[in-house]
Amino acid sequence: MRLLLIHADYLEFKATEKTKIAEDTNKLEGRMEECLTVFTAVERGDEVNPEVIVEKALSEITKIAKNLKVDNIVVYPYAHLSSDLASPEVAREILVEMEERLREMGYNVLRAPFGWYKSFKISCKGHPLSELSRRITCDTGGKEEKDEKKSKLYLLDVEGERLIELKEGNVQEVVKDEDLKALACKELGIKDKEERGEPAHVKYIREKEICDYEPSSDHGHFRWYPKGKLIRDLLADYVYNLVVEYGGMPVETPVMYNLENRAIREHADKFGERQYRFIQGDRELMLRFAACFGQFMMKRDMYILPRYLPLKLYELSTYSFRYEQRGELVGLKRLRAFTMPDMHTVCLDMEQAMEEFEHQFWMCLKTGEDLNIPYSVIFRFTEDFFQENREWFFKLAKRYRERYKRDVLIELLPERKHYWVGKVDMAVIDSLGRPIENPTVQIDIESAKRFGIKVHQGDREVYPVILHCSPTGSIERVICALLERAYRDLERGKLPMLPLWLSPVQVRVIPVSEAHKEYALEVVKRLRESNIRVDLDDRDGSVGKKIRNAGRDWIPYVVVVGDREVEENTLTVTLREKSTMKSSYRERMSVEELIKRIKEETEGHPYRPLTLPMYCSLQPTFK
RNA sequence: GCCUUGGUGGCUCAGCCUGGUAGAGCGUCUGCUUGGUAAGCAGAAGGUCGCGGGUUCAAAUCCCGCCCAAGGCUCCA
Repeated sequence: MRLLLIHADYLEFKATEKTKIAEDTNKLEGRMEECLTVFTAVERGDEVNPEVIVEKALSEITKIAKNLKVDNIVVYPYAHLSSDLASPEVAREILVEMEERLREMGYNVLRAPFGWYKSFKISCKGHPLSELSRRITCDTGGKEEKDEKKSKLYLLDVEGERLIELKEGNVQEVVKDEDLKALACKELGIKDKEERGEPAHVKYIREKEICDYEPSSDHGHFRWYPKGKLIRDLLADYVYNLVVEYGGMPVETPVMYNLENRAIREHADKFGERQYRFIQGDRELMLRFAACFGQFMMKRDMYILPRYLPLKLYELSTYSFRYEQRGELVGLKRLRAFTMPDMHTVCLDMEQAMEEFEHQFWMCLKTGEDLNIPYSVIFRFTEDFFQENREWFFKLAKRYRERYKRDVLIELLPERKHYWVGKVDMAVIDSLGRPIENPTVQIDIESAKRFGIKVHQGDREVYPVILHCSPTGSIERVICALLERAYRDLERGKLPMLPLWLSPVQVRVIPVSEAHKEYALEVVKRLRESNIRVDLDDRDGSVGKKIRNAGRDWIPYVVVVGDREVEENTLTVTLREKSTMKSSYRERMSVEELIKRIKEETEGHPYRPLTLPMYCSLQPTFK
């Protein structure tokens, strides 16, 4: 519900003409002096719980009325405040209810008729509180009763092929793995009493000039600086290469969809309030919250044969939009616009789907290794699916344990409430011990039918099973995880840094004095020609200060060149990886050796050139 | 969205309780210094104290509303 409240000297209206939805009434004109006029639009979302809406609206209105010291209230239906209206019946009921309740509370109430064209005059008082707007939603802060059956959480005892149910009482002793324990506590809703500060990455994204909030956009939309843009693009390249090698076919689909399409409307409605919707011309549109829509529509139009399967389409959804609640937005962890690698795989049947699920499970885990961000794993299955495929699952879990030496959690849902019957989520634990949910694979048994995706098997048409997979989770969350892990390193006495292949500047060359600049420039050129991101600190200042600055920028290799190096034609290289806060680790080596070293270390990872001027003196400050 | 905390030069923060000429460090600029592994020296510039209203002779400071961020709640299909 949206309210526009105006403290007026007077309001008067006169109904002029009926609309199709006009209510029967003889109160066709009215006037009230010294009143609070409440222009009201009842919205679609309000139908979920009209009682709560009325309650909350009345509490707002009376609070304001008390503040303004008015006893006269006009309830005025005003559809134009919203583009997402409730049905006329519900809207009228709510307005009548508001009128009656206000009257019971002792206010003088005038209600303008619903569904009529009306002329009106209003005289707004114009003081600071004379014009206010409010938005009311059904959200009661989680107090409403959910009569859904609760799911149960287990730790998988691989040896005994046994599930150990986890409860608030036993989780501390049963789960040995600290990261997994953090995930289990989150799942069980156990809160630790400790006061938590701001997550480390929120500070880092600005300090390292990666990205920042864009105040001129909506909340949770970011601007990306050259260093951050580079990291994003490299991560995008990384997933692209990974997925294409795996057999995914890259596509690109629109970011917005027309809600007149039945399948899209159904899929979108399931997502509830958390989406961007708007009206443009005569169409109701929505912004995608994942790449499902475009890929499903593409698949619907394909003539799919069994031999194409499993058929994988991949897209980097730049962007996915989710209208998260205001207070839920946190740095790069929760956004309203984010970039998600999204792959959908058409599988002939459940057997093929499970086989693919396994492959994609391993692929997701590999990204954790490549990025050096270890994942904690939780499977989620419906009870039925789990019982039918118990053996398969235990085999998979056993192999995971052999490889990663870690346990897994499993959640069993008494009945299917989403489009999937099984999924796996992988989370990185941040510097404060909170999970960042990243990669996922889901087995979808609902969407093929809804979107009309068919496989032509002989003379039969069958609805396939579809897997959803994001091999890394959103790019923003990957960056979040990398920064959070960097902070954890710092807490454990290591210097924080990004993996070499993702470091915006890989090498910084520092000449000791003006006289060594030429030699330094030569070194920079050699490195550049070898596709290494290198810059030259040609600013004024001591060597000590430049070293410090390079450290602040988390530069993995810092090269100092002075008389000694020029004479011997070598470099003195400080390796961040092996240095600590107290002592820096240095090695003498030739340019060739440095190049070889970096090439070996970045092998198999994407490369993009430096996104900043080569001279530090020319690099602008963004923050 | 709700509750809590915060918003002061580009950055980090003090001042606010108890109203009376807006401070420090870093960064920037200028000059000196030409250097060897985490801040060389000196000087200068730089602020609508988040925004709007109110109280007051006087507001960064007190009051109200709003905006923005973080923490918590809820949520993450």
